Amino acid sequence: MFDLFFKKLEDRISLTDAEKELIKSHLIPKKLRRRQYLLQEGEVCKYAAFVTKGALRAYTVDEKDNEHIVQFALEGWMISDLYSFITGEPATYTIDALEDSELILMSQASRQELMQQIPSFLQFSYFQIQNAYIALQRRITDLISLSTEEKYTKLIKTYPHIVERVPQHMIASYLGLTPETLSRTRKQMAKNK
Amino acid sequence: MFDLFFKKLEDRISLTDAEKELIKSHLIPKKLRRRQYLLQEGEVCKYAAFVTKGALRAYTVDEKDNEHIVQFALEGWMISDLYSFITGEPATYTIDALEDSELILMSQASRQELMQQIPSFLQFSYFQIQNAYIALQRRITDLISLSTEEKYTKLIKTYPHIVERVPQHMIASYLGLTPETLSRTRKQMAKNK
DNA sequence: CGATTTTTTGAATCATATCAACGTACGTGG
DNA sequence: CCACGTACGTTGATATGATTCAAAAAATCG
Repeated sequence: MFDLFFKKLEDRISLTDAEKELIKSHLIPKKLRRRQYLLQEGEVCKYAAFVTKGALRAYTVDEKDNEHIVQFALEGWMISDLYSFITGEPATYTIDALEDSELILMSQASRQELMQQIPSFLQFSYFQIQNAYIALQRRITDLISLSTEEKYTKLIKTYPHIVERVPQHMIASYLGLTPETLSRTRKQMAKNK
Repeated sequence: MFDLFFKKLEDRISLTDAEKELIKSHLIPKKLRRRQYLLQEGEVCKYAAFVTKGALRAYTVDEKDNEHIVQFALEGWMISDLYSFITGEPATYTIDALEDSELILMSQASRQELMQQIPSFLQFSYFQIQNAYIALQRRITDLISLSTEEKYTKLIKTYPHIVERVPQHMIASYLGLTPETLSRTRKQMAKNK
């Protein structure tokens, strides 16, 4: 149940049995069916989610009802509306499941307590978000500097598993393109190969 | 000299005099002239910089010699090639000064020691990068969902001080546009007002 | 003041979005 | 398990918006 979660933790830091028990007492398992919401825009994000199985996405919807995907999360990833989670303000993102999924939830209160009680948990959280930050900075670099084809090629290389499991029009959304443009770009790429 | 730095720190956490002294012993002041490099692509990023005065930018250069600005840093901001800084791999970004600037540098070794010795310093670092992460996520959302005009409008609202101090063609670069496009968009906006 | 950088403008070209239609695959309930 | 309805990907025609290249005007620096 919590195996993947503790594997990730203990990859980076070491924990005593007592610490592991304390952490466990704050974890909330949750299953989500395909298309089910974890969070809707306007709600407060009460939980950060760790994905143990399945796939989720976070996205905004604009005035023309177009969805813009900010993040995917597969097994081993975290997902939340972090701003809403830490401030208690209404969420700007909607999060839902792309497949039947299993999550581990943690509330803000729990997270704060664990960070206070267990120094290495804070350490871990710091490493986590530091890596996430680097990944976002790379994505920004790609968004402002690459051509459509390069963006797609790089995505395949960096996250092959995402491209395999997620519908193509959602990939387009994640890259800031229309589905038609991505379809045509792929056709072009196939021809030139 | 270190006033702004400690103000930022003590906004969030409280420090004993001994802790402050320890931190001070790891800080390296540095002045940078306009157009001077702090880091060049390919070098290892030895220091994270805190800006006490002036303005810097981090950017990549593509095959066509176009610069793509990933980040600006004004007073009170941090700037570095974080990936290179923590891994010791060659930097992918170049960092230089847009104005004569004053910085406080900290090495990776210093940062690690301070995070180990001073729990609240780790706390602080965590808050910092968490906020930086949220800002990047917002920027990605804007890049994939807004029109050119909306991107510019939002930038003015969010970072008015940046728009005032940075040449317009660099703003364009930051938004993923050509200078010509931003110039024309601004003209259009002025007309419609 | 002269030199350089920056912004603006114009015209031509290229890339992407949009709207509509079609074929296919898929999952969902009977 | 089949059939229906929805979701998904592709394609075409057209419109819109952005880039490119060149040049000149404006602003800034030393």
